[in-house]
Amino acid sequence: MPDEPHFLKEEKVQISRAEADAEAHVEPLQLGQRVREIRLSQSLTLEEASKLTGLARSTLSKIENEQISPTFSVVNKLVKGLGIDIPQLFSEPTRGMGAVGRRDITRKGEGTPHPTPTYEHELLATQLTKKKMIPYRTTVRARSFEEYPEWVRHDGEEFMYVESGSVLLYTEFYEPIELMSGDSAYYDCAMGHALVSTSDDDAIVIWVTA
Amino acid sequence: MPDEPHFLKEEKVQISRAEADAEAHVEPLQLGQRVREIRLSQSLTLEEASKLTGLARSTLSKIENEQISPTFSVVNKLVKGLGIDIPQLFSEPTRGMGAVGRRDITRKGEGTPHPTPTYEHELLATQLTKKKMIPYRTTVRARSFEEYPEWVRHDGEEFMYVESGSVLLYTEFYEPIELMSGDSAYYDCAMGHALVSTSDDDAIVIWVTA
DNA sequence: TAAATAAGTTTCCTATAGGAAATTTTTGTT
DNA sequence: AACAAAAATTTCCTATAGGAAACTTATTTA
Repeated sequence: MPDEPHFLKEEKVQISRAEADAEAHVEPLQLGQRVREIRLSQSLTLEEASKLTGLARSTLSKIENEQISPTFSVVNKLVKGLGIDIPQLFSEPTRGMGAVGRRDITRKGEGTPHPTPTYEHELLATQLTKKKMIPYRTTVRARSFEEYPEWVRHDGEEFMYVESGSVLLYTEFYEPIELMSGDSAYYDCAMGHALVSTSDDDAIVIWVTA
Repeated sequence: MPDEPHFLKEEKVQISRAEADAEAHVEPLQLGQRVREIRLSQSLTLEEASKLTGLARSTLSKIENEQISPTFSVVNKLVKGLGIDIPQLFSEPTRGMGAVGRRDITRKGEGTPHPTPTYEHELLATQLTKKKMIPYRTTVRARSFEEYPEWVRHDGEEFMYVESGSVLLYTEFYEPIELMSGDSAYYDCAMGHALVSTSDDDAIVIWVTA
């Protein structure tokens, strides 16, 4: 099954790269500023923060005033003592990736076709890049598990709703299960998975990967 | 519309808390181990990494062998030089939240009912907590936008597929649009959104929130 | 307003980080 | 197996981090 992971993996890779870029724009040089903001947002004096973190007041003062670059073990004491996590020590990344106000409409039959030997995918909402979910409507052509050269596995989770027909869902660590129209399944994609039509007409399913 | 954000927000809060917990369980004491893994995964010698990061070979060796706790400015040089981002410096969190091998089947009509004045939600895959997506099958009872006291807004994105009937999709920053059976929409939930049935029979949609 | 207290900063000293060079270990070649 | 080269580690020295105490500034109290 080199077909399915291929098209899904490509889009997932794009998403991952975009996120990495956003992270890379984070400004680490303002660590001290952030520490002070966080401390004040919790209405803590240096003495109180000192008690919480196990770090000397003078150390905290020097960090906040950018007089020293703390060692990593000190940063961890800060994090644990202030009850935050490490990303919070950085300025909020610009929300470039978390666009607000996007919408994409896909009319019936007008998604992007993506045929493979076993499925006939119709990708939906393809105008939006960097989505949290990848939805598609699939006609299941496969009639036997033997049509799959190997298990498909990839990161993420999948929700699948049987719109019409019936299918046999194979997942790596469970017995195969037959799903009828209106049934649905949610599973972890790290385990191998495959779908086979069992109805006279090829089954049609709505699939969403995240 | 206090109904819809209510049930969605609760579950989203759970997810967010779970993720924060996973982050807190990250093991910072293995920084050196991670640095070595990353370096080797890029097939770099200490010398090459030294050139990329601007840090001495001996410094890198001492970090990797957990002999020193590097200052934060050194960590930043590491990150920039190796082209990674800071979270990657930590061991992958225990995959407790991203369990591998989960599957949940929901039979037709056997999801968890959640009726509201405007929708009749049937939550799917409810046996799985801490999911990336929240799927549900909804009968749209509302017949007019006026039935909604106010816009529904919440974090995340939604994919919606019209299974039967037709609906009018209202989103805050676009003209309302009518969707027929087989049409689908993907939109950002931070903008207000609402759905109204326009067909004789109440429309049925498959909704997924992430 | 003066005095006391709280909060933050700086100084001094010790411990340790970081770099260059030396040494050791590992790998590759003959 | 011997040797050379590459790679990693350790040593030595300087710079700087981190803590305790002293000092300064800001706030509160009478």
